Amino acid sequence: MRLSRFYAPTLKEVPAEAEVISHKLLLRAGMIRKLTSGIYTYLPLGLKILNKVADICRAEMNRAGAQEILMPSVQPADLWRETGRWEYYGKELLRFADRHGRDYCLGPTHEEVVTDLVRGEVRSYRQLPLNLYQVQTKFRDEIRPRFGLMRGREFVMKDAYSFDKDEAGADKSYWDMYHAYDRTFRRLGLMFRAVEADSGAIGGNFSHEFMVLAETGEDTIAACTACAYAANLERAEVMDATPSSDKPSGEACGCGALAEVSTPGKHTVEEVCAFLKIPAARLIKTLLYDVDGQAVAALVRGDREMNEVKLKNRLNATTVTLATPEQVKAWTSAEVGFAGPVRGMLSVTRILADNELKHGDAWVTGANKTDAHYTNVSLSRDCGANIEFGDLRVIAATDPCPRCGGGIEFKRGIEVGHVFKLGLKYSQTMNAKFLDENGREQFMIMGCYGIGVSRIVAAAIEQNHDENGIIWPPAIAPFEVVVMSLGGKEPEVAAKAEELYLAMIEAGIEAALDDRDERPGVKFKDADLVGYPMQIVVGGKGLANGIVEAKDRRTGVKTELPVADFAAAFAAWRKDVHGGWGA
RNA sequence: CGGGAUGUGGCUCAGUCUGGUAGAGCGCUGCGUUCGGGACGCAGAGACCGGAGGUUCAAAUCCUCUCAUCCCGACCA
Repeated sequence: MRLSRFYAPTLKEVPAEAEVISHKLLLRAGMIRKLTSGIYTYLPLGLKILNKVADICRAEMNRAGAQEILMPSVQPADLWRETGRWEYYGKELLRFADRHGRDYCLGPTHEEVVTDLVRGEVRSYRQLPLNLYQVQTKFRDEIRPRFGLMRGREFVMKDAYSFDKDEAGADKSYWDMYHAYDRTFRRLGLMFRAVEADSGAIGGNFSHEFMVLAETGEDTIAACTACAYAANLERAEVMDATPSSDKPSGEACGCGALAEVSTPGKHTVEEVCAFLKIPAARLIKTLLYDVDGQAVAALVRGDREMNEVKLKNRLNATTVTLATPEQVKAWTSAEVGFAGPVRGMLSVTRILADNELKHGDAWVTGANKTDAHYTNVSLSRDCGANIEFGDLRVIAATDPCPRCGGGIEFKRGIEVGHVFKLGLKYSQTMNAKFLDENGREQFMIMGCYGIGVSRIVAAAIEQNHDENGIIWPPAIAPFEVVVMSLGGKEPEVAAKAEELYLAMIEAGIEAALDDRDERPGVKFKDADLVGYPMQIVVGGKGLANGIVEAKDRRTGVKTELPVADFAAAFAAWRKDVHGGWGA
């Protein structure tokens, strides 16, 4: 491609709308433009990158035996009513009616459509397993779209769906996809980690997320420093044994008599601890939740964080929301901040406590009375037997790895892939059945597997950039190399640049030729900004000495290549650059 | 949905408090000079100041309504 005719309007200044680096650079490098909130046009450069990511996904899907299809983005409401998601999915599902008043939605995902497709055709176990995928534009009416391509409303996703005749087959399909994803992200040239995840709203019982590691990631993952264990924060298990060193020193045993103390106006953990001069680890935080309409109390140590996903899973609930101040008053007869498990909790049906609370005594809790707390609380003595213990808290950096007991560290990541084992959730509600070997009807066992194609474009930038611009991994760079012609008035420079460019094209290398009538500085800045992994600089001085300059965008290292034997020298250098990416 | 902010040429922003001929830089067009890290000079083009009402002799500026965008939170892949 000759840049003189290429539509890639670069920007010197950052448009005010951009907050994160990938958004800024995508805009500045002329790769995307916003049409409206959360919805973007891909310009030629942006589209090339998007397509490269998609093609790598396709190659690995095909390799794993999945077959590409393309499903509609507009879906009829009836299908969604079958699975109950027309009601359940909420406002994120963009709904509209056609001229006849029939309801439709813009597909945020395609479980219903693909299940409908398969149930109509697949009748026999002989037709299974089956894995169908597509690369498609999805629409989710996000409450708050932000960060450019990172969290748009319209986005491109690769989604695959597997159908199996039995559990063993479904497990194989799952792990086949897991490994295909592993290969995909390796090929993309990104640093990533597969983590155990909660299966969330789509449902199911087993899942992994693939996270691109980047400081700016929205998600936190807990990773073991010794073994391969990694999980997202919602999921990460906490072992049921508090290390003794974690206990407040010298305070743990010898529980005196329950006592009420006045704590006027002290309703946060911080305030109470400061007022009573105790560490937060001595306090029990009592959180009240509305769980599917029932009042539930959940207890966690004062210095810990409640993990609502764990709570929800433990209770097998569909909705878990923190109680409103009005609810708190009704249930405890006290203002927010004074709830506790020791008597007086009206209308609370269940009390759950984090495992850690088994291991201590002499706690401080709210007294269910405004401006009062209890000290010397023993859960076993003062609350009776109705407390259910379980793993309810968010893992902390001081906790041991739940697999090997090693250390846990937190990393930031961007979720770019997710594999789910769905089980029978959709096949049952949508009646997707087949006849097994014995002539008996069985429900198909499903799995679904997503990769955020457009999000990967943003994630790759978050992970690979510097102050000058983007640094594309070669596998997804819009062009592998740019040949910069710094000719000025010297026609032989332009001619040589053109010659090298054409030779590269001939050799099947994706090259761009910067033949614009611009000053050298502009070309250098744009080349760094756009992020071509390799830059070839053809200038008058160099040519006089029989060399052109080659710059590795990632390392910034410049190498001189002889014009006389350019093809061979370039090939060797190129191999070197790729090698630096671990390719 | 709650909280905060912003809408002025393609982009970044000043001007709004205190009403009185719409500004700057970048970008764009032409000419000339320049040519290895976003050059310089000269001459230009380009804005019904987000929209609708209102107050006023007079509104980018004050008032009311409305729309859009961005940030924080809840939600989510």
